Amino acid sequence: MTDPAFLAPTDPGDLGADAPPVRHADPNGYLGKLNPSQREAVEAMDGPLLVLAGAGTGKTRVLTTRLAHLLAMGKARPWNVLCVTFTNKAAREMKERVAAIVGPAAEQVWLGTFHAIAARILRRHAELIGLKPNFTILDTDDQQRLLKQVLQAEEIDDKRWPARMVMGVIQRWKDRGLTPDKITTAEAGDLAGGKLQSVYRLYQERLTTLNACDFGDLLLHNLTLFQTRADILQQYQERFRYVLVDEYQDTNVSQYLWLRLLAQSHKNICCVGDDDQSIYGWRGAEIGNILKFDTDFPGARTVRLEQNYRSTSRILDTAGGLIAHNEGRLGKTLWTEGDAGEKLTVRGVWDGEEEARVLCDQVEAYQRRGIALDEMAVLVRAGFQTREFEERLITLGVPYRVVGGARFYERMEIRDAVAYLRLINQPDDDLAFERIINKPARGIGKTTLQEVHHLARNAQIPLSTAAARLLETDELKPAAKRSLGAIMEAFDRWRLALTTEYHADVCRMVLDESGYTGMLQKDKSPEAPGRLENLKELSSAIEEFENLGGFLEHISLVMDNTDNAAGPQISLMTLHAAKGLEFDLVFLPGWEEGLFPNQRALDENGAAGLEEERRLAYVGLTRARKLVEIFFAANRRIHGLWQSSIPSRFLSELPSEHIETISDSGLYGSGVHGGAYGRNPGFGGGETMDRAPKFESAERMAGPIEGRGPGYMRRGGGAVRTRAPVIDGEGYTVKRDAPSKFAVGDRVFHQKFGTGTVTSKDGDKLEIDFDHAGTKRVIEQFVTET
DNA sequence: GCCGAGGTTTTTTTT
DNA sequence: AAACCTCGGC
Repeated sequence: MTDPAFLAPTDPGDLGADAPPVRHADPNGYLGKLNPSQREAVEAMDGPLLVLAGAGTGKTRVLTTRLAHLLAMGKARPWNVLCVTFTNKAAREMKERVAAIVGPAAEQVWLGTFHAIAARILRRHAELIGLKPNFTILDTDDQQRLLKQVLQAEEIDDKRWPARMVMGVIQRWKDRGLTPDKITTAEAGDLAGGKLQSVYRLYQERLTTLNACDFGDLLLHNLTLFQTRADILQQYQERFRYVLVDEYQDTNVSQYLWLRLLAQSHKNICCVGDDDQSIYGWRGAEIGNILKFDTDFPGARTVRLEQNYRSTSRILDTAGGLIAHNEGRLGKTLWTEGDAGEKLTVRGVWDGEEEARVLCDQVEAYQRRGIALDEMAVLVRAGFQTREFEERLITLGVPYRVVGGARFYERMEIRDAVAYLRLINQPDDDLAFERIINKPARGIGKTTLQEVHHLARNAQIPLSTAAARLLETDELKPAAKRSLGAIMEAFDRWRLALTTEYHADVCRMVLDESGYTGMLQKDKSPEAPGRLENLKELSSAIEEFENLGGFLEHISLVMDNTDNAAGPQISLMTLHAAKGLEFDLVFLPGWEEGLFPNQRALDENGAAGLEEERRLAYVGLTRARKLVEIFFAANRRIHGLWQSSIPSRFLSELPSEHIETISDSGLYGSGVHGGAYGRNPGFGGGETMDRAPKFESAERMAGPIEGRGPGYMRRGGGAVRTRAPVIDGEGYTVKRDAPSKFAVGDRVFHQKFGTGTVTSKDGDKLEIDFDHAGTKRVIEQFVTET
């Protein structure tokens, strides 16, 4: 898992100059299993190639076969191929499938997620961008905590600029390959009074101090590395004779730049993707990358995969009819040799509750017709929508699982345990230090921590170092000193143990000796046993890794959801989470204006936002093999408020010949298919609204798009802006200390001990005879002249 | 250090 | 409506 290509004895580790043996065979007959376009995509080995692979057209097969083919034809040695994906799942799947064709050689291909590969490269050259090779990769939570500190220090109003939001801004900058120095005034402009540029810079400085980076940095630092060290870039350019990219439509600018640099020498880059399935624009994906592939890579060839092996022709035609409403697409028409299949259904219901009831009735009905629960999925626009279905499914006793949601490594106890390990691995990791230094409670309170922080900040040293230095003085109260000393000693002991003992045992030792396990054992809350279970799972997960560093890398980059399904279950998930999956039967509830297309997407991104929503609908439809059931409700309670809703405009964009409109109650949707949905505010305007009060109806009808709830109203323009003190570039990192301000015999003042006289001195540690507190050893940052 | 009141927020999510 | 966060009081 950790860098097989670099460790492999067969890897020359050089420019990859040894000529691979040339072969011309098709030993496993894998080419014969391809259709003509697929085969074309596999056999066009040299030069830039864009494979436009529609949903269900055998994209992964092409990618893996192509990779295998390159090796089999002797075009490249395994370590000369770079193959990047977005998710670990995709990487794993590809690895398996390539291994099935070419055997163990697959292990030596540089195959992984963008982030994992970038991290691998970065670790080898970390010093060049100011990091140590054991740098920590921070998770979202730590990123935000760190940023919060910077924002606080910069005295930025956190009501107006919450860390979440600023993090988003910085991430988007990183997605675009922009380092702090590249943020123009125009760019940072009005954001928090133009202060975000310096916030960004300070955040980056803090990361470097912590010997850490965030996800975006992995790519960004790679870019900096390549741009400043042509020799290193060249090494990798020579190495990667062939570059393969999965889900190209999801790449952001910085990933694009990274790919372009790496592929520049050999120009053998093959990108596979589908512009119609680009649904991650909101997190920086740049659909333009795929749209302008042939200008970015001159001489590029494009192969379209349009034969679909998944869905009925009705489903394909419906999806195709919908997506045709988008402009600015490369254009593709999916077809199948298979049957037309059944019509898709669109069903209007009274409200969310009825939607859940009817949908789940359908689940049971289809179950009786012989469709397994495993083959059904409910795909929603937003996570909260699953709740009503969950409740109903529980009532009916239908087993279900919600895909997505909290990941294993995001759980509190896992993060705590990992923080211990991180601190052992990397003592400079202040965020880990803060997280666990007093967890479980061991008498290191706010005051003690403040002292540690104070010293760390003034002397610009990590918290661990600051703590160690404080312990050499009498600065702390005896009790605090004892506690802090004990845990610091424990860390030294654990670090030492790691050099001699088995790392998994050390992990158990740490959890045990730190009192963390004990804390959970004493905890009698209902979650505690589960948490202990998780910790056990963690300790055994470590066993699969060579060393602690490898494990930590896995945790931060690779760790997936562990779903241990027991028996067949229906899947509930968001449309985003459904990309890449397929089911016989797909339910698509909540097709209403405001919900889907999502109002916020429209507000924030206008026409582009609408197109992305439409692609999301397209993704949803194309998940289905045989059957699709779409729902919309006339009334829905959102955030506690009843709203009467209008059917999604997407409904009117579905070709009516493939749609059967069903209205159980007879009140809704009577024969209004094909254009009427999007324009019929009369929907749900029924008179007898005993269940759903109609207070918002008028407003909604007047302006379904503009008519937003009060929550969306802009706060008064006359912003209450707390006066932001002008802070110059240095920010909160107080200037480095003057060499030494004090000499023996000086009179000094100390916050806690009062006035006294310096009696001796060792570096910045003073021994002071206090007038009332006796003799103490104190660090000079804590005293002032009198 | 913990609990409760009160206020706020509420798309999508990988790494 | 509900979950989440923060702050203040014990």
